[in-house]
Amino acid sequence: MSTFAAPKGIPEYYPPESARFLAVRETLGEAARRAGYGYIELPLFEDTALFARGVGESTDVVTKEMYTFPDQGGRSITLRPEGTAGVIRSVIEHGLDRGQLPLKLYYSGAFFRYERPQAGRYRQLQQVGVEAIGVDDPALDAEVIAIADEGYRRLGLTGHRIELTSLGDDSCRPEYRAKLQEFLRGLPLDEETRRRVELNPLRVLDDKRPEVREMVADAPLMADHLSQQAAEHYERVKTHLRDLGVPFTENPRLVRGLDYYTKTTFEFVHDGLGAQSGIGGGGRYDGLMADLGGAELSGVGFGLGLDRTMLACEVEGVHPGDQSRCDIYCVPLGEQAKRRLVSLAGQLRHAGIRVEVAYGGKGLKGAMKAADRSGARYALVLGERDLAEDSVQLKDLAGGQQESVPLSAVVEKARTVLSG
RNA sequence: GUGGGUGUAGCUCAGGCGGUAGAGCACUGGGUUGUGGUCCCAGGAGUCGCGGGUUCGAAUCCCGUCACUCACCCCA
Repeated sequence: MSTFAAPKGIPEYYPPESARFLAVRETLGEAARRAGYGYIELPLFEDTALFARGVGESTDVVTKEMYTFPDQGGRSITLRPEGTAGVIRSVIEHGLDRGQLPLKLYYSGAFFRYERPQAGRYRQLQQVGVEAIGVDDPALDAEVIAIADEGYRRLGLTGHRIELTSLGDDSCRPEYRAKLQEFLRGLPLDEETRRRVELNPLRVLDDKRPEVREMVADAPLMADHLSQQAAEHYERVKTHLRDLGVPFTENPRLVRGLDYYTKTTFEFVHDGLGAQSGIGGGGRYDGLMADLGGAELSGVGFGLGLDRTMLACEVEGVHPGDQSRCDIYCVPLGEQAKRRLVSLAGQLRHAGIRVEVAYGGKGLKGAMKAADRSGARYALVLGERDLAEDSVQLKDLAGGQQESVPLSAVVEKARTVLSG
């Protein structure tokens, strides 16, 4: 056992898996860029109050899952548990919403939640997220959802599905909430759940326990209590999704754990990951900008969990980003040859070719074995005999045939042979 | 915070009715003094998570502890 271990609940990606991680991040980011979203790089920690107000005082995230500590100056700092609050803070602080709207941004990076780790749930998690701010158009909700779907498809995933609902808005949610609470208070629930009835009654609908599910089976649903305006918004989101060819299922019991969501909310679900089946989620948050001291601007966005997406790729057997790491593997025999090959490797790399060299005085057999494992298509073998005639052996590792190439012509030859 | 499971070689795991440690993969070398992938041979590598107890003797039995892991809860 080693002396040090990584902090609890933090996934680490090393080769070859890390190449997949990069591909997942890049593919999802590319889907956002393709729709006009620009990258925003933000702090990993913020003023604690930003999350308390932005995410919601009553949420589990704020009440028990934040990494909060005082810095040397006595300020209360919190490692970001989610992305939207920070984006909105930056937008307000720098007046990014003064230009043309919607403002479209995407981010990528680590988030932190102090939770008990389990499969797919980590204390440090990686997300790619987008935010579209300033335009309350159902077509924009649909675009955001379609971006995620496009990203997953590009990765090669087919087993994900989209769950959709509307949480209503200020004009109908308070009334519905009261009605739901009234219903729930009449049920014989345990103490913990009763507390939740008062804090966030919506979440009780999402309880996984069979006995609770049964009790709330005929609870009133938000979907049946939407205001005219919210219902119309929701209908149009669905229409646009159909037009986009993005399949979805409606789940009127879908609940998000963060307080800021209004109207459209959605979750990307993948079965087969264990208990943590949500690989991404998001929705509209029309009141958040104003709550954080900005203009009265609407917003819609999502966060996609990269770690869980990695798990989804694993169970589906798709391996984005997998490729050989090397085109040509150089095998020197002796010091003279090594000197020549090291320099040649530099020239080849300069020409954009991926090249490795057998270092450490490996024997020929060992070096050839390393060439094989590197995935290179060709090996360059250089020994005394070749040096004497200013040439090098170029071996096709798949077919096994080998030819002698003048050293001065190797770069050009390599280019030709690799492009073929 | 509450439960269950598991800790033996770098990785995946056998062994477990007590007698000082094994396999496969990986790695290194050799069979082939200038040629890899298959095959054969050899080698390095482990305080059996840690501490205590029982015993002539503990990886094995008992107690404690730590870690990892899955699930509840919650969420990406």
